[in-house]
Amino acid sequence: MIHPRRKIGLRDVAKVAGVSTATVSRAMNNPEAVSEALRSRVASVVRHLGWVPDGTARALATKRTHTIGAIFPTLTHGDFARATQALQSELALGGYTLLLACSEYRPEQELQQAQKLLERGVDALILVGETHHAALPALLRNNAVLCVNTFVYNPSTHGTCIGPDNRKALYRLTTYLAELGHRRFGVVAQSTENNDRARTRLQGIHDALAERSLAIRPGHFAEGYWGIAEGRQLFRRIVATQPWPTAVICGNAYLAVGAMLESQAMNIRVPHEMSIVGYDDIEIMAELAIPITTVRVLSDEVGRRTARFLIATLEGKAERFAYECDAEIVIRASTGPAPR
Amino acid sequence: MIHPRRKIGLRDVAKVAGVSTATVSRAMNNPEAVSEALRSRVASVVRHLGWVPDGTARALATKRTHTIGAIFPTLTHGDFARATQALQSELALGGYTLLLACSEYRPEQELQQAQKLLERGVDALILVGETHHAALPALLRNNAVLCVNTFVYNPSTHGTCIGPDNRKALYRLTTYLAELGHRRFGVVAQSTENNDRARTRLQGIHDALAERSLAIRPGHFAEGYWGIAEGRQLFRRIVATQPWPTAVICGNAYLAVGAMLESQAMNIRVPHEMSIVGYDDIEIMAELAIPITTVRVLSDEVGRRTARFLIATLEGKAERFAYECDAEIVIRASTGPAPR
DNA sequence: TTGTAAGCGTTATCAT
DNA sequence: ATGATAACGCTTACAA
Repeated sequence: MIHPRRKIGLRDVAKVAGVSTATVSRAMNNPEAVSEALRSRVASVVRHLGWVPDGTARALATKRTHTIGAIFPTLTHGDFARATQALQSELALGGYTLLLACSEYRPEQELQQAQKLLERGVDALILVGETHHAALPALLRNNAVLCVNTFVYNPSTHGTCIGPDNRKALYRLTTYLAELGHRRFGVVAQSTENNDRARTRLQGIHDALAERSLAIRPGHFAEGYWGIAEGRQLFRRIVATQPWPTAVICGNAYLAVGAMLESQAMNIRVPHEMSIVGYDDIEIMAELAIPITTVRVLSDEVGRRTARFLIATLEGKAERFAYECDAEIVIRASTGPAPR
Repeated sequence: MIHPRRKIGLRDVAKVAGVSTATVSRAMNNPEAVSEALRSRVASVVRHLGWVPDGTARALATKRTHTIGAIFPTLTHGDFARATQALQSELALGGYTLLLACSEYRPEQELQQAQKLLERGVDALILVGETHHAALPALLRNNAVLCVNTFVYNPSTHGTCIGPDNRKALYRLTTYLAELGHRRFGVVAQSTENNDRARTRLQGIHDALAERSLAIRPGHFAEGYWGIAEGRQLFRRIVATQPWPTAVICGNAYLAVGAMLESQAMNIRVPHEMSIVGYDDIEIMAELAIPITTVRVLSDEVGRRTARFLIATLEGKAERFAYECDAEIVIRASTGPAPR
């Protein structure tokens, strides 16, 4: 392979192979429309010249970038990281690449990023949650772009959604605790600010409690964001109110780990004196001295399904438009019957 | 804004504004080259028509996609997730977007992904480590693409690198332990398979020990990949050999957490009977009952610096080509003087 | 300062 | 089955 003076292109291949550019293009994208003889001749020239088709030109001509944009609130939380990884692997399998953006839980930023991604010509857009900036729906409609809301399941909405049923998950988890005899519940919640998933999960808790005419006492509710240290602190605030709740529900995995570590530090006997549960399963929850009961969300599955759905749709195979992903309760040693 | 029948383009804007397409283009990309009057007229028409320039066409014309590709071994490990997040935020600030790929620690896959990204026309490529598939250097050279090796610092190499000095970091950590009187070292290493960072860190340990004529006994070395459960298991294997090492160095944060939890489960008194250290700092290490001494790598900084370097270079501002990122030893309760 | 028009490297529509 | 050739939507010499 001689060092080319000018970057070689389709025309060079065509010239060397003694065919038209159209034939080369067809030989690559629609082989069965080209005679065996030419097909192999072209192939060999392509290999010999080391030609690599220019994606931008192709994109301009086909109006397809084979690129898919995703906007996550953050990438450092385990669930989104896992989803991102699965997403990109699965997309790569279908010949698509992932354009990544981060909204930092801010709707305006999400909107702006979406605009950027659309300018880049993404074939589809992946969002998290179902409530977005007021201007987003119009933007999506005008650009006629395929879009899916992930990490939520709500078939009654208009758009496509792929994720767990957040309400149901926490409704069940709470019910499980109630059936263990718990009546006083504490909640270390994840902030519901710009987070409809957290809001929906909270709703699940309230629904389950309401069915039993129960409610969370004011002192037993604390709201934070994320992180073990924050979990510890919020947990301590909750157990400052007497009488203690006998079951504490945490809004995410890290808050739960924090609550657990703090309960240990305070010598609270879990689960005999108090049960603790979390949401989302990360490895440390299973490995702590007292493993934590939680809801296992298959984030990889969310990512994989989203990728498959998008590819299938883009390739013209019509599909469903709402997928519920599993959200199984994993019972570990941190939960038990209510004391006394 | 009336619903457009056909997607509006530059020519539509030009027509409505009563100017040439060139003027519209200039008004957008090089405002100071256009008279105030036309500039504002164009701007208003653009806004009125809601025109969004087509990125693919622009890319084809300028040979610039304003897109940067990154290939990480994985995205679920904390360090890469943090770096990715910082990377994309910082790139977004400069008007670039991140194309993400994942090599799964496989050189062939890295090569293939690189090829894909180059086809997509990325303006630059971000890799992890400095040893890649044999065919990669040629590929990069042929495409004359800007490239940086991250998470390594080795100014003697040819390419640009941005990251911590892995060897030095573990050399120091080991020295710190040796100065506490430790002589028998155990290592729960991260596999060095396709991972030059891990290899270099191991080298740092060996160098520090060699200076003191020390070596790791065969039974005191175990190699694994990642994960708390694996850390537990490898730790147990190491303490199966008598006499125990008095200090155990773990190859990453999760292996260290696993080792620590297992030592607790085995009722080994840390640090009195044994010191345990890790590499990379994640929140849980600071929050466990016995917080773990480790090396804090500022992955965010790696990401941010990489982004800044690339943007600066692409904008024509020449810069340095090797940046060392901090790798500070964070001393916590898991380390202390060697027993007896 | 502004306009004209020639690319940019493919794909896709027509003929042949 | 193949080949000419016109898009694709923008940028950018070069002219005016």
